[in-house]
Amino acid sequence: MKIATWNVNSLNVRLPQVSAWLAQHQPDVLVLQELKLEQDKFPAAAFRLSGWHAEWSGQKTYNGVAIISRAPLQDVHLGLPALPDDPQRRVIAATINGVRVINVYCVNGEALDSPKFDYKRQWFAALTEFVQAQMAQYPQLVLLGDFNIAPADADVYDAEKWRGKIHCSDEERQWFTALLDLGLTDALRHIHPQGAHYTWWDYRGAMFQKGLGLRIDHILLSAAMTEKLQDVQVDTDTRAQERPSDHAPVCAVFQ
Amino acid sequence: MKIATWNVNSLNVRLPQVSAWLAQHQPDVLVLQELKLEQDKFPAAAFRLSGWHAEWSGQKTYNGVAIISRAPLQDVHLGLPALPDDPQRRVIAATINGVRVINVYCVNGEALDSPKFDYKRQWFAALTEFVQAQMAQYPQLVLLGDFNIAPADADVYDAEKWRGKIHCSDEERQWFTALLDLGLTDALRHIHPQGAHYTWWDYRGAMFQKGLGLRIDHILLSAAMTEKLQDVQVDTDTRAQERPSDHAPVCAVFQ
DNA sequence: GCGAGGTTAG
DNA sequence: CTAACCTCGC
Repeated sequence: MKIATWNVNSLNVRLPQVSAWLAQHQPDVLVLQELKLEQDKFPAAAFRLSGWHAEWSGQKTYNGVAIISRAPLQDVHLGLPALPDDPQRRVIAATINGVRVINVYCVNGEALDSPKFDYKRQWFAALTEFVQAQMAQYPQLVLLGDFNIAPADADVYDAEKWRGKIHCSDEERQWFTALLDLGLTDALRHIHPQGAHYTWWDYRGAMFQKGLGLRIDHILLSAAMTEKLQDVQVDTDTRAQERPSDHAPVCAVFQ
Repeated sequence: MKIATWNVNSLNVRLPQVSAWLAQHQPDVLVLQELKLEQDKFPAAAFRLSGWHAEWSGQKTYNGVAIISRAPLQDVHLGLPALPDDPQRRVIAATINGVRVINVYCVNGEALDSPKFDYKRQWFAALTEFVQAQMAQYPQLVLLGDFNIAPADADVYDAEKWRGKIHCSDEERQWFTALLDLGLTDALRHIHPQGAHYTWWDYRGAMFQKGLGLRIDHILLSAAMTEKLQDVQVDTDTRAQERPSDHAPVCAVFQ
């Protein structure tokens, strides 16, 4: 079994690359963030014609998440129960072949002194509450997506420069730890305890070409899934293509 | 001798097509309108490297005119003497192998009741004055470019619909006639007294595919040049290409 | 930088 | 419809 996450930064722009990626890598599940398109603008036919099932939660301009799957999706759930009135489309969950897949596009937060950071705090509390409940219900669980948190200094190209900054603050790292404390395992660090495995590189300043990124896209696994984990890789080839997303896909392989 | 005019609607976007057109058609002179780039953003090196001389008058976003020539350009002149403070870059003249070439991007005018139409009136008066003076000085003279006037009903795909409208009003046609009255000849009509020879097709509504255009780009000749005129053609192939300008090149051939 | 949206201009 | 600006978000 193969499951991947990719912040595509506009599915309108990236659909050709997503289609090519699916054809080449043949995952069982691919989850997408930042669709940036309305619910009824999702290219459902393009996926269906290639034999993929899809569920999505669309929003104009911002956010938007989708799960693409070779097998049908069951018990689809949108949003966070603790934030019932949140208009931002950031969470979609579904069960695929008995595995609970929770796809998240976590709040960016802009800066620690921004009102958006308060929203990020509330949002992560609501996410943790939701994931805790889901874990009680689904032993086989994968929580993955763009977390907008670099969990450790090893996940940052210049830890000194980023210390205390958005994505890297102690408070955000505590939110990430709180998720792990539910009984989740950071799949990439489980396979690769050391080394830089960045998943996002700022478009500005040719950061990708310079190798300067952050690891903010993650795949977190329940114990039952961690037992079966065989490999995790960041697909930097895709980030190197023409007109790329600023994020690379991250792909986990299971027995 | 071959001389052509082309409103490129952004030289930034159209440079590959302009380079290809020069290589394929090998004119002696090509004049361009609507460069839409600043003076120091003109791709001078691209032309120089292919053996072309160029002079230009650039402006950010709007207007902008250039003369590209196989032979050197002499006595370059910018603007209209009667409008010394006009910031709009619409006129460039130069002498090439003894022929005075005056390239104009005439005012559009928007609508007869627009303040821009008053500017168009003043501008054509200033142009006529300038051309009259130039004709006294240069027997071999070519005045060409985007005139934003369809001189006759035969130059309009639906004369009834356009009657009295911008490009087609009696007053604008009188301005065009006033230029001819200086002793100039409409080269295309000299060679093709009848028939539709449109040079512009609105991007909207697939007007090119429907064959619905206007003839608003012209090549006007002094008597000495008219004597030598052999052919005039509108290059509709270029308008049919991918990502075209809304105007087609017009090309005159001389003995 | 690269998306998105909107406005102005043709 | 195309292309130029601007603002916004990341």
